Amino acid sequence: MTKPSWKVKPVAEKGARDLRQRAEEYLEALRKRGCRRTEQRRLIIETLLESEGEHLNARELMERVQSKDPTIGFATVYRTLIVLGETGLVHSFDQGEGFARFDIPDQAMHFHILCRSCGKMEHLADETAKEKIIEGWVKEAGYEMVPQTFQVFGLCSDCRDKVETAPDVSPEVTCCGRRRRGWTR
Amino acid sequence: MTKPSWKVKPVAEKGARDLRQRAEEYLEALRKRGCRRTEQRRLIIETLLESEGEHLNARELMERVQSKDPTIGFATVYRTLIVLGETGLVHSFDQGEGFARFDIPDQAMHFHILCRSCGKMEHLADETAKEKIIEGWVKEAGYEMVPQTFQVFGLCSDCRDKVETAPDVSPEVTCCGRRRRGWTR
DNA sequence: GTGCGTGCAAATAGTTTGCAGATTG
DNA sequence: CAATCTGCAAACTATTTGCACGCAC
Repeated sequence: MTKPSWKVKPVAEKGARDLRQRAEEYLEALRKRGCRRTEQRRLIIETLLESEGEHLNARELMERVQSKDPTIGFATVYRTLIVLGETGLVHSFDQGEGFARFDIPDQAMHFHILCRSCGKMEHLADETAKEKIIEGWVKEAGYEMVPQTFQVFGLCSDCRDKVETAPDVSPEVTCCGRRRRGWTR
Repeated sequence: MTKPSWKVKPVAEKGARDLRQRAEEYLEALRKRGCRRTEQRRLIIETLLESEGEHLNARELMERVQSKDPTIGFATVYRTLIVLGETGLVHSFDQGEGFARFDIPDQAMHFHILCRSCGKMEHLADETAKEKIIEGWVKEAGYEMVPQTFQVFGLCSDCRDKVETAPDVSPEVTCCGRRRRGWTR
């Protein structure tokens, strides 16, 4: 909500070294799981870190990675996402689009609310407080919390109004101009 | 948790009329959205009602539907699920399997906790109380609550132990014998 | 009768996999 | 040197769509 526009790319020059540094930490975590340290993985991790909060999908991620090294292919990106996911370094989720988006959580988990009608997505307020509550539920069930992005569906105010006045909107019509696949997962 | 075994099919004879009755209500809701009342849709809705709580996927649903009318095809099942979803009568979600499962929520919202390592799924306790909390968050964000299944990921006690003793489990090995796609959504 | 709904089969799209060669430890 | 990774292309699978016909309204 405080984000001025989507697709901001805050590649602060001063952050470039940090980036390399942080990528190293991720590579180190992978190495502990028996993975090798490759240039491709480093590039993919750096790109994920650069685009933190943008929730890229596999194709978008690959395009950015390819802008740095055009030889990197789909398979490598997917395979890297899989090991990162298994190590808990990347979380993936489906915003009801029918494909996965990826998040490299810095420290806090994210809380998304999505409009079931138009697909618009926002973050809930006080994500940390809410995370604590959810963590309680997880422990209560005897599970250990893992990094993730929570998603809740609702009807945004725009769509609610439209439903009230016209309950039989054509399935193609969305209130916010975004497309939607057959159903919202 | 009180469910004795999965794949129970409580088609109580006394419930048969209820079923027809309830299916009618769903058809009526669809009609209000401008959809026509067809025999196929009635069959699909009845089958969904019968399998409440089983979280069938599209193929499983289709197989049950086809056991009543073998001429019904995939496309019809999918298309019916889409209109039901748009009308809020069916909720779909991905348990990290890479495909959708469907739920016809009676009244209460469901809360699933899934083990990120083995894919095991359980319901959280006190779903009604938790629903209230989530509903508060949804309203706080200016959205209207819609029926849904809320999913949280964690590590079950079995998998946690295994991770502690062997952090580098082969990706193929799972603690509960269930397969898992590349990553957990 | 008009137009939505259906069944079929073919098309899409996201993701996974087999393989031969390159790279890492 | 052996094992893991990579890039490519082909395979897979879930889901969607075009089309001709049938049925609901």
